[in-house]
Amino acid sequence: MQRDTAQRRAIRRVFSRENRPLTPQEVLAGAQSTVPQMGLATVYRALKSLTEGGTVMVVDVPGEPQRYELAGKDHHHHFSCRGCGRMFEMDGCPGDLEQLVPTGFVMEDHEVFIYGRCPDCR
Amino acid sequence: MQRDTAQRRAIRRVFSRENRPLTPQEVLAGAQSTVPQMGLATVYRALKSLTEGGTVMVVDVPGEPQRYELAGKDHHHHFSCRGCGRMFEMDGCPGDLEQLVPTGFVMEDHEVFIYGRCPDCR
DNA sequence: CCCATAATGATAACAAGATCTCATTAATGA
DNA sequence: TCATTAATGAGATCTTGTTATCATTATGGG
Repeated sequence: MQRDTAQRRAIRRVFSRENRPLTPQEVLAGAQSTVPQMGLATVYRALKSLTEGGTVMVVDVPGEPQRYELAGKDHHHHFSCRGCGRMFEMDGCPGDLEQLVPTGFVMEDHEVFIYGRCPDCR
Repeated sequence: MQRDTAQRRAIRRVFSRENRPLTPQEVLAGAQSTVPQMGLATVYRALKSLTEGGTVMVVDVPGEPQRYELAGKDHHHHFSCRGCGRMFEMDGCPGDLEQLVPTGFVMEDHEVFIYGRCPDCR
């Protein structure tokens, strides 16, 4: 059976506290404020089981390692801050993307990334 | 000085023939139809000098290696085919992305990726 | 046509991110 | 409380993409 360890509690806590897509390194750094000696392998193991269990989802980002965010949210997109490198969630959707799709192509999905400065880095 | 070799001619030719963002592997495969014994290192060297010379640009894609496309085009976005894995260019822009940006954030740039099926893979 | 040297091809070396190994620790059912 | 065994931490290992090495080839100015 799955055991409830201090490490996994700390990792789950980081996700609900931050509520944005996190890299494994960010998860580690956040969780180490509770369990200072935590190792990166523990983070990867937890991310794997959280992903398989449907608690978190993978977010693929252009030119960066994968991030992970809490699953079950409404459709949304992401904002990447060029100051601190953090990624944030943005509610909503531009809609009307069908106009971009050339004749003969079929759209199944889309992603939007906005780059700029977060409030802390302006 | 820079020499004009059969390999570099073939690589430049692949870009104008395909007119879409290519991975180094795709560039190699395309160029090998002209210069069959071409090596991957030659492709990377050519991509580096073409990028530095402003002829091609890097395209960062979510969850994939970098691609390269001809520079100097109008603002556009990309379509990724789930059938063949090729990436295509789409003219235009959804506009009105400012509405997505939460208060306090400053937008500097954006990227849109559409996923689906290309005409060949429908 | 020559020759200096830029470019090439094959492969080794690197880099970064992710996974595996294994001895040790600790959560949980009995 | 105890014993089983899942989970952990540290670091080795693997993977994928990219760059470096080096002997050989071949471009292009003189």
